[in-house]
Amino acid sequence: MPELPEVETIVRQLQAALRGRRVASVEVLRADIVRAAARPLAEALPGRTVRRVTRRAKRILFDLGNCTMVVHLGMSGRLTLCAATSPVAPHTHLRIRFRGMSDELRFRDPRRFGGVWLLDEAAIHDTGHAPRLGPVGPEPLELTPLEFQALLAGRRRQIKPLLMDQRAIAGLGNIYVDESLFEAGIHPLSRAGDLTAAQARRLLAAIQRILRRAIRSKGSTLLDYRRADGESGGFQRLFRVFRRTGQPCPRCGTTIKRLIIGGRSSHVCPKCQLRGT
DNA sequence: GAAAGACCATG
DNA sequence: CATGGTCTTTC
Repeated sequence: MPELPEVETIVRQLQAALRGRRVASVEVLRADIVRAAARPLAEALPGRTVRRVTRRAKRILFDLGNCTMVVHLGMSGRLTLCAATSPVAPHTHLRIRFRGMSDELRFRDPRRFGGVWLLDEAAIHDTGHAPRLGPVGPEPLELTPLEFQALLAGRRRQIKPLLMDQRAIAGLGNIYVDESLFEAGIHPLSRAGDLTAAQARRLLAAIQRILRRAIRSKGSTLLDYRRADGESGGFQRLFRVFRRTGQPCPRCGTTIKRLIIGGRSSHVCPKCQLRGT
């Protein structure tokens, strides 16, 4: 369940460690985690230099000059740097070694909802062609209140599924949507277009505040997520509603309820998050 | 256009 | 049986 803050944490660590590094060798242990590639990874990567590591939505982008390697962690994916000599855990699908570096980059994903793509210049600008790498909406940390209001206006959709729709807005998942809606005092089933301008402003402010806070805590570790250095995140200690069903609301003491929305569990304070019309 | 269900794979 | 994202099906 890595969402924007988890991916951002990994990206910052990898950027610091790998920028300017030249790929020495690549070992693909499971070929089908590479979802789309002009040429096999093991052929294309050696000799290329990592110009920078960036994030777009929940995707990790390695700029390699003439091509870009994209990694999506899915729900159980891990991208870590560890000693090349350390034991290789089960479900490790990819190992990349760099020149002059004893650590190697490993991609591990037991459930294999994630994947790796290698895009050439043309494909980078047209990710619609790569399966499962379609277009995504704007970055929530870059949105202005007016843009956010425009995004909600006229939508009859429920606010929670809309916020989780990567085409509408990028990078949010179950954890941070539940936390943001609580913070803004908005019920997840409210219709997006019914939110007042004040509510929309409050919601965007909550989203941005929570994302920044979570990035500062280096993400949330429930089960699978690990930082690039292998450590756990810390934001799970700051959850106010997520996975706190039956516990008292930190604001009013009312028991937090769990409901299923769009097949996903949602956590709500029935008193603080009143449902709009 | 929106919502619900299937699907993927694993522990 | 949950999980996130995508694809398909049904209003």
